[in-house]
Amino acid sequence: MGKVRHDSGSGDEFAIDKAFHKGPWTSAEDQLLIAYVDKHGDGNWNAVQKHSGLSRCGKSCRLRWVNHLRPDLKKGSFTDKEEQRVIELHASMGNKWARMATELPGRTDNEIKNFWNTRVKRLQRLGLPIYPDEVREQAMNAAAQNGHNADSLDGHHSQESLELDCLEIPELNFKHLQLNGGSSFLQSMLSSVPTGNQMRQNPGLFQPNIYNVIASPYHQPPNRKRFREPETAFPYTGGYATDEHSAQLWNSPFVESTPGQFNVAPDSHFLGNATTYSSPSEPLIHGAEKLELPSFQCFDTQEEPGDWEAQHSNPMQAIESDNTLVLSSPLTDPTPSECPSSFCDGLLESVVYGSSGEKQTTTTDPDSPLLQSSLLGHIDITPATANTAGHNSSAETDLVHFGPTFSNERRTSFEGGDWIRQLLGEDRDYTK
DNA sequence: AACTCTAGCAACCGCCTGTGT
DNA sequence: GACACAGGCGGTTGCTAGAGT
Repeated sequence: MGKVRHDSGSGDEFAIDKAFHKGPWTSAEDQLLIAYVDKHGDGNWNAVQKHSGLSRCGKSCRLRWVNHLRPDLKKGSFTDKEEQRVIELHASMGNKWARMATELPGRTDNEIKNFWNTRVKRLQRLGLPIYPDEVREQAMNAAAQNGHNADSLDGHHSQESLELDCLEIPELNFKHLQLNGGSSFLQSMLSSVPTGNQMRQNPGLFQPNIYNVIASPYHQPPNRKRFREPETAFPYTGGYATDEHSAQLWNSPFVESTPGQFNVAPDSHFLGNATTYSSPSEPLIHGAEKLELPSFQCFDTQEEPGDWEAQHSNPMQAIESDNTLVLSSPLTDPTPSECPSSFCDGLLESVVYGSSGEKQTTTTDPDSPLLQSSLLGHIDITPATANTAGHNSSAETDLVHFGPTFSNERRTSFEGGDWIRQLLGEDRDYTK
């Protein structure tokens, strides 16, 4: 408070003749704004200053109203259901906070964004696992049955035809894809993730040492160009590689170093879920009570922190990192009955389904990190960073990367279409 | 008790799109 | 079509409270 800047109040240009307050809002300012909106309605935010006497720029007023003063806002922590919904939505649409907010009544984009970022940070630190071994095994089996050769996904093909300038993004046509229960996939995914209590009670179950692929909203390439809604750019290639085709990626020799040793570094990126999700057999805790994660910062991961790199040396590592998928460890041992979803069955298609216009529980589009990772199979494996458990602060990010690397610039023609078709094992036209 | 670290949150910034002229 | 403006969006920053040492 008390900060003052010069702001024209229109757009993002700043003028020198008008000074607006910045910083936290006072209750008096809130009352002025509320009174203004009561009288004039929301919108025309730049007129607020004129009519209300507020020394705030229009954008600031709008933000304050939208994020805090709107009467329909929910206050308090996210409920379990909301958290789950956020994860679902993020899996399907990426960092489209505003869109996600439309799916979560009473929650603002800013709130969701903060929630997500905080959660991801926390999970990164914890290195929590997501997918059970069964999933990986099934994926590998499926890959073997399909006879797909990892060569098609490794260096030559993908690197040459897809990386290209590594600066552009394919436009894909998913109209033929069918969804196979993306939401239920997430449900099962979540069900496989331990609750905080589970982890407390059975830390050994959750040692981060497997092959689960986790989305990361971070590690976006620098200088990434932001695109708006119609863009089907790949904001990042994080996501869940979940179906049998994308799972082939997991089977890549580049990914699989020493089985069981793909430990997740404490700072690795993933969409972990040591949060509040319970298995379907466990009742969710509803209400605003927020289950806090236990502090696992001293978690015994059966691995000396400083040994991460040594244990994960991989000739294919240290290639590139603009997005991150993390291989992590088994959690629980879900039986098929506990995993009724399409978790291992046509998941990619289920992810993509939404783009066909038949909206499911989860809005899905080609932006989906889920889809992106499925298609691109871009896996980074990151060691701990400096501030975590004594890891070498100078350690570069190690990663395993297969498949194409894209930046955020849109590519008008995608030479990787064949690659994707091969990946999907079909002759569908995913390019445009 | 003092200090440090971290999570959570509010707010800002810059870029973008849509609309009107 | 060019321009200006209003508003929206996503990323980032900075502050604060609480936990940990």
